[in-house]
Amino acid sequence: MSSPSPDVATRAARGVEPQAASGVPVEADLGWALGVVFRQYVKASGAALEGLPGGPRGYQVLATTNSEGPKRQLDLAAQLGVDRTVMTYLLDDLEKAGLVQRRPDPADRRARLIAPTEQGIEALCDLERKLRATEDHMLGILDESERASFRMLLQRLAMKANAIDPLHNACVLAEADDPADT
Amino acid sequence: MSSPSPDVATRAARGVEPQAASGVPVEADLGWALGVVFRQYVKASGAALEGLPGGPRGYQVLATTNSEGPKRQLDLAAQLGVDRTVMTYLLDDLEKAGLVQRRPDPADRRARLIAPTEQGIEALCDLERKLRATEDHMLGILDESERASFRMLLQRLAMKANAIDPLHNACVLAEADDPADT
DNA sequence: TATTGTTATACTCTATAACTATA
DNA sequence: TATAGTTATAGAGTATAACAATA
Repeated sequence: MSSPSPDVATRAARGVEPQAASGVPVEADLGWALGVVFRQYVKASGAALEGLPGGPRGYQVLATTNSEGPKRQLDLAAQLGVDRTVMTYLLDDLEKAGLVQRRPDPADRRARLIAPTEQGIEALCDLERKLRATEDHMLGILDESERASFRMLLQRLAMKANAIDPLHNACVLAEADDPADT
Repeated sequence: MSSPSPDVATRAARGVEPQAASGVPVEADLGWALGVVFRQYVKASGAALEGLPGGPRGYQVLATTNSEGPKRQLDLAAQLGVDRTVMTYLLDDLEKAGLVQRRPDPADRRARLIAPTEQGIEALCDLERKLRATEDHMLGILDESERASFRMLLQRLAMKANAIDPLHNACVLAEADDPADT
């Protein structure tokens, strides 16, 4: 990467005029908060997803292919934010566990369509219940309307971020969140 | 990990009564949204933090020790959610760059107090400005009040998660699956 | 004996590159 | 030539274990 200006450490080492920091507490840093909450979720969901190949990723493959229909591996990888090579390993494990199947794409013999098996769908129901409990516990300090707000705002940010990517992800928009929750 | 019941894949492979999935779209999954947004932030902040040893972690060390005063490595590691061995390497790099200093703790000769140098404070000011711009860009699709709401809600969740126990909150949250959970 | 911090090692996750089979 | 998927390999990041100094 060509940097037009010296990097932070270099400039700092020169001892440029020191000035008082604004003293923003780390708690106000979006990156810190995102990291803390994200790590908490990964750890917490790890218990709910114990035994599922791929953990959170495995769940997302099941949930996506179940709700949106069979998908090609490349599309699935893009939507879930993983490399296509990682997707191969992930699907290998899920297939071995009998949770998904690779079917030939009638429209393109190079591609494989990924779909959950009957067992995969059955497992998904169980996982969704556990995950919802985990999520609710994590959001426990927020009241009902705050939870809904947080979910909605986060979801909007995520969908926007996902749409920015040079991918095909245009189908997801009419999202009903979860008014039927509880 | 002792699992009292067969894992997901094992149970699914047995072919237990298949039933219709609830069809929750992956966009409604908190884990998916958190992952997407977190990855986006890491990627975006990478540009703002270019040249800073440790990237986001390096910034958090500077921000924390600047706003909360000198801290011992172990406390810093716990607060930032990294292993103490990782903290050693991170501080090595930050110290070499002249951004922080290790001072002996007068109260405990085993411990070191981490404090930003003058250069570190100066660099922090610059970083805070850049990061704030990055954050605002990422939250771009939200209006002012929505941004404030999201920041507040996320911050409350993060502070709660961090308060439980920065190192062992996974164990606490693992019990969220119990029916006794609220 | 327990704890702080360091070091060396090993492991996990992810990305890069080369390969095949199709298009 | 370009693309979907696979495989092998390398790299970054992280955790585990052993160690020295101190409590």
